[in-house]
Amino acid sequence: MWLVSLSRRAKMKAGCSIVEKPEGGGGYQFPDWAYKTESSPGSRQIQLWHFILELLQKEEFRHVIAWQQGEYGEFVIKDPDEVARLWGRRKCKPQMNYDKLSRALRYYYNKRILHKTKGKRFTYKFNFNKLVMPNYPFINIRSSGVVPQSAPPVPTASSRFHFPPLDTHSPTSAVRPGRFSAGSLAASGQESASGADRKAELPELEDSSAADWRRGVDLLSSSRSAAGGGLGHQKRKPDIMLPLFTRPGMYPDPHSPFAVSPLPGRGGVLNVPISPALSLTPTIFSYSPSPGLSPFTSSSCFSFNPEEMKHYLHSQACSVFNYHLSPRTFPRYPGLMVPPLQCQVHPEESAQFSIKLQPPPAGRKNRERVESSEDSAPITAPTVAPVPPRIKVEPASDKDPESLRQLVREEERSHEEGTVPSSRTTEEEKGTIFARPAAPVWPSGPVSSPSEEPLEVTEDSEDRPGKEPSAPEKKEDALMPPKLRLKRRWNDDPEARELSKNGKCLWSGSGPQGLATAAADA
DNA sequence: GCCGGAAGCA
DNA sequence: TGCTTCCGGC
Repeated sequence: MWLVSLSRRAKMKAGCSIVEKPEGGGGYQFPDWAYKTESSPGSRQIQLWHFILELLQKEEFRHVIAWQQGEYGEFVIKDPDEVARLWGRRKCKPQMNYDKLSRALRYYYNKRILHKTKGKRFTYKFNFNKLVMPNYPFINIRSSGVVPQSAPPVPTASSRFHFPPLDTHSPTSAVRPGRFSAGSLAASGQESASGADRKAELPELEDSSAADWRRGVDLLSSSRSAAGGGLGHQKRKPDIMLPLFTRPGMYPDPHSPFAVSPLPGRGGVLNVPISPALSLTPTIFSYSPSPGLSPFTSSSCFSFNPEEMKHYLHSQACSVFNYHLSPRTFPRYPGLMVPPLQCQVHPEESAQFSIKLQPPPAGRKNRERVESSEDSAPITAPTVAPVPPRIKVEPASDKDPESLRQLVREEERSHEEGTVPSSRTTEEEKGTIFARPAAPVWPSGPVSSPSEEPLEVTEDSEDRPGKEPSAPEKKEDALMPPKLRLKRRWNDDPEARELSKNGKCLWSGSGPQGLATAAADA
């Protein structure tokens, strides 16, 4: 089978690998790319995060490293020395120790592959956004249900994966560089934690996935009448679809971010249980961000309709909300509204999978400022809809005038719909800006007021959106033509001016429902 | 324990 | 590029 042969290759490449990948059952908690050194273009050796996943995936190392209960993607290194030793053996570095290993792990902070769980010793957390999205842009999901807010936009148990052509003889070609490869994870890793990082943290999502989505949607809008067939301009067509992880119960660890769904999958072509949260509540959307591989351009697995897209967008919103991802991870599509879906988690689910919102990894300097407020107000996400998470706002690059237009467009849209206009926050520190978007609106069920919930304090209390904004002004704002509003803001808001001057992003959210709004003006 | 700069290596 | 090694600082 494909994954077996790949893992063999991976092992061969790993050189002095001592950690064998279980080849028959034994708790596959991760898709195979996680174990492939090939998925790290530019790096012929296994990467540490691969290795960590590898250990996490194995029962026999559970006493050494294991998923943290109740926290998706969070893991605890129970025996740091042992982990270091294993890593050292894998890398043929007998001098390896936890200090060095942890240094390597810390390099992942900037790359946003990992972040540290503060206050917990030896505890780290994978960044789904970085790990999953770039590795699954080729995913096409089709199932039914609701996207839980606690899940990143990853496939569910009832997902169908559509793979690009694989040259089984060429490991490198099996993985498309910069797409679902670790390289895309690391693509942003060159930048420092400060301004440059902001620039880089999104490209693989915004430029690759989301942009592809946009293109796909555009494509779709123009060719939908063609019934999804025969789009001539695809870059690449998914010639084959490979079944992966088709065995039920392959992801037995409920704390693995890729744990198996307790729900029966639909048994599509490819059942890929990845996110426990998602899989608990199957999704309805088709998901295939890559135009070359996507249903938009492929007749073989075309499956898309605006409704599904809405669901997808909403799920994105939920992910952004819960994973404090950059709002720009949320794709924007002209003319597509994200309806107030049930971004809601089953009570049990929310209890079981409470996601603690954490700020994106901040540089030391940032943290110094951040921590004091943050630590004092921990928060659990799924049940606290009204509390908007801190969202890192990307700097509006000069090369992206579209951002501003988008802002205007979305303001217009929200204006038209009478929703609270999106705005932005002005957390500014060496290029790091965090904005707090309005929380997604849960249409059903009572929503506790933000004041009832422990508010996660942001870096700057003064720009807490939704926190007692000047009501009259807001109303006035809403009635004002968006462009005028923009202008007014420009004139009135020195902070915003400053932001713009520094090239910071004024992100305006994406949907009228919640996630959309980055922050309300003070 | 954790952080991140710096230099070096493959 | 992705660490590894070292280290000063918190």
